Amino acid sequence: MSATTARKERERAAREELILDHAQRLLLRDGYQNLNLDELAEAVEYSKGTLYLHFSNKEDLALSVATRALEERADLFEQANQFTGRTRERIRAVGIACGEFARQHPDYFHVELMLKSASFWDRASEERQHQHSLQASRTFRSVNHIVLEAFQAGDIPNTRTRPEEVTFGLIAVSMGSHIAATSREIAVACALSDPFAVALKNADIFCDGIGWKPLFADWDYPATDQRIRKELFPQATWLR
Amino acid sequence: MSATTARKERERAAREELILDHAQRLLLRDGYQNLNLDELAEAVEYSKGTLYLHFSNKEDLALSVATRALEERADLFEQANQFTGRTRERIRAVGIACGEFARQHPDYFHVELMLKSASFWDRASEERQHQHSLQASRTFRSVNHIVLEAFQAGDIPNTRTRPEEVTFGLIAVSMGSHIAATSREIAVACALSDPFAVALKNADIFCDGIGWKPLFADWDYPATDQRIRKELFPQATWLR
DNA sequence: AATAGTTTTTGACTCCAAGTCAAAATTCAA
DNA sequence: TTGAATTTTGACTTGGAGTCAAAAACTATT
Repeated sequence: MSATTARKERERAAREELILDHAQRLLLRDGYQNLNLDELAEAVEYSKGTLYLHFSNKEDLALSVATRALEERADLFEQANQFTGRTRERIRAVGIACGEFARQHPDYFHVELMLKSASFWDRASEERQHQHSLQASRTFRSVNHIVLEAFQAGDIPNTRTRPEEVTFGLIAVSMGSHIAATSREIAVACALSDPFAVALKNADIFCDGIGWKPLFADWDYPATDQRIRKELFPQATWLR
Repeated sequence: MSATTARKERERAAREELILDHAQRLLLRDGYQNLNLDELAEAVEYSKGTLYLHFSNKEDLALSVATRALEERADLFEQANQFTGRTRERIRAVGIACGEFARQHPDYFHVELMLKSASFWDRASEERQHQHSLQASRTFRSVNHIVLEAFQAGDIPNTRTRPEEVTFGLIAVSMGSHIAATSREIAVACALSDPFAVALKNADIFCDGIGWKPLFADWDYPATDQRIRKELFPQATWLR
């Protein structure tokens, strides 16, 4: 009885994953507007009605896809938080984790932005909204945690800027860089080579700007990068 | 004959403005998804068919609304370019212009991002795409122009970072700050007071980071701000 | 001022996709 | 095996984007 219930729950969860996998694929291919639930039902080999047993509407489904990606992102950030070294090396690890994530989810930031618009967000179920906020705060905490330590360690001079403002700045720089880098005109106009490298560089400049020690010029950060990639993303080495 | 044609052309242009005015209002109220063309037709007191004599589809219409806002933004940027002073004071004028614009168009950046997604952009007419790119490059040039001067004047040390990268960084910081600041969770988590001030502050930090002289600590920028607001935005003084 | 030709405007219509729900299929319990 | 409970289905409803034949308005000519 209880065993049966448990099995059913597992099967339901598996089916939900299946739906999300295909939804993610189709979203990536066609964008939210052109995501067709009849086609999705076809792809997962369940009826449309079944999709609606999992998700209250199309927005709810898209939010779930985004939340799943965000969870992965939060995992990467927390993993990066394990990295040892100076506080600025550690925030760099998070930056690189962010880049790795962006590489694997090319248009995550665009989706993230779309679902922030009220007309979208409000239609999703309370439960999914909650789940998303939960994962969002995990990524926020990962960054904020390191920033707070940096203040305590005296690596960031305690003047003018509160820790939360630094965290906000880092998020904004990173977000803005990834979005702007994937925008047609801007990337061309600026003749950017590697859009992921550019986000890291901007974060560096920002850190230098608040005087986060050791400054870029005073430390061998390329060596740090090597170490980060080796320790945190050994599987991704072939990418570089 | 030719006079008649001219009059008709004027009337057509006026009607297009009317449509765009109402479309902007409804877009702001309901978001793109919930913008209803039957309702828009009702509001402008023309039939739906007439709307389609102006715009090839809904995306084309939304892009036009965005382009009109972007044009305003480009105007503000070029106006800001008239400001005299050190190069870093001048880029600050652009930053403040950007903030003024964001104040008047609270969710412009969100719209801008939405229409960058391929599935949206590709449906709009070539002509409107072209118009939008034109206005976009005007804002880009305004920023880039000052950055280039700063390099020439020796205000930015000529090391590590190319001018286009600086321009890109400024755009990214500004964009990212405005977007992140208007996002529910982040703004709350960071306990931001004024989302517009925060964008300026981040740009400041970025400028300090590349060593754009005079550094924030070495100059009375609040005084510069006063001068910018007085000279460029005298009408907006009541806001502060 | 009447008429014929031209241009502009219309709104009823088509079509597509989101979301629903009564019925069919499947599973479960005795 | 059977009847009840649960799960799944896909035909249906609905709403809004986009179309186009016909109506209305305008123009030129006699």
